[in-house]
Amino acid sequence: MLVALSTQKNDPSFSSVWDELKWRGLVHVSTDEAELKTLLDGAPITFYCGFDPTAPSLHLGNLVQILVMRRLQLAGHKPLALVGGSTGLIGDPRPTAERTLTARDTVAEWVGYLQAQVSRFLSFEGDSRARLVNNLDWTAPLSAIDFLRDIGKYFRVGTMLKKDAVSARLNSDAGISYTEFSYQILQGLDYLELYRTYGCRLQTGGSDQWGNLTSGTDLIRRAEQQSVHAIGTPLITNSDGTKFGKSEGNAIWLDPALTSPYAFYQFWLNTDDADALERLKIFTFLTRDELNRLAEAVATEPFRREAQRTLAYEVTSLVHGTDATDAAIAAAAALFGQGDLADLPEQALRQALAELPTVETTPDALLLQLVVDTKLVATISEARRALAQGGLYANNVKIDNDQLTAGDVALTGGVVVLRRGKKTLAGAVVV
RNA sequence: GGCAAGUUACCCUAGCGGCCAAAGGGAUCUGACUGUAAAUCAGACGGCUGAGCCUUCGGGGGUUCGAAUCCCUCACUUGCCA
Repeated sequence: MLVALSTQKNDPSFSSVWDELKWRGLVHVSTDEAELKTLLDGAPITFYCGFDPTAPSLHLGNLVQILVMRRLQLAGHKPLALVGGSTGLIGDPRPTAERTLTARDTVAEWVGYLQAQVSRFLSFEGDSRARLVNNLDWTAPLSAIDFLRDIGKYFRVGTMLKKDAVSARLNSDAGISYTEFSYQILQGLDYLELYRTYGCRLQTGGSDQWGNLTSGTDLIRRAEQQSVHAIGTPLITNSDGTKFGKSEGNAIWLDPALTSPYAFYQFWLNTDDADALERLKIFTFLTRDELNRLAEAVATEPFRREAQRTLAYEVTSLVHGTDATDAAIAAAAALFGQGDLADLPEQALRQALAELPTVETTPDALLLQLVVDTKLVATISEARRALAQGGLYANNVKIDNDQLTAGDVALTGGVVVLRRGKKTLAGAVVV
């Protein structure tokens, strides 16, 4: 079961959605705060947030934006979810290096995937129903001449050069192409278009997009003599300085085919104590009171990891539904449990295995090769190193011999649970 | 168009003819301690076999017994001058 949208609500102890967004730490920069608060506390407005199709799935960074949209929608405002069919063809400037252009038909395909994903988190019914929009609809018909005459005239190159995203690149030895330099104009154009068509008055996005957000507000001020708004959410970081939203160097995707619900749940469960409360504020709909109680729990009984468990349960349920979440929890309980794996009923073992990346194998297959086949490690050399360092386990028993085979250790049903380190698991089944 | 500097393994950065699979830092991985946490300490960190090979230092070509290191050329980046 997916979590019903109807069960979500903002914390009623806040009289203003603006105050709640501030409290949850979701506002890093914005246009005039007093005006914004007045706007959001008044009659419903139309607002938008864009997602560029740079991958076949959204990830956790996008989920932050989606939840901001949902909170605003719950406060009565009308979301426009823009998937960037045109901006995805250009690519916004990353601080480090030029992007490689993605093929047109690939972008078109990804647009479809992202639209489907975003749609699951917003309501498309009622007075504040969401709409999907695609900027390719208004940029594709635009000729280069029209673009330069009608839009380009509003943009000063000096201003464009001062945007952080651009200046960072100009100051690096990577430089920047005219293509990516132009990105901010396209995004500004989107805002203007949505202002004209839907009366859109607010754009939300990551604070790293601030230059692009203000590109739109500035354009509307010049072209329409109207003042509209923007909110930039903070970049989410881990307290130890590493990047948030990565596991073993890979992004955490919302698509269960790319990041399994089990892996997704584990990601949240492994949140640092120091970060748990902030994550709960941003990624769940729990109220201030509930969070205060969890903060107390972290302080007094950290070993119970109640905040992490709650966080993992809430976010996994939100993204993958409660059934998938329960299955992920059950699998973890079996695999991380105190008892001997051999004592587990075969049924429980099979279900747990279903949550892990699994390969089929033969009785004489070397365990050393199996950890490579299951992608637990990348190469045979790495497997040998891991074994030498005592970092490989089969069915929770340390592998101390590089000649052991699947047949030597298989449990009932031919199951072998492989583990690298403390918590990276995979399965193999002897057939 | 001219001149100059630069392109090293995931990232940053040393190396400036053999002792270089390549120093150092970061990231990452493993072990110990723990709570499937953090911090700390220790180890690993191109590939394949196992201690001997193979493929790397922007691309290509050349000099040399021998090149990441020298020369030529191409590509890209940055800065200065037209």
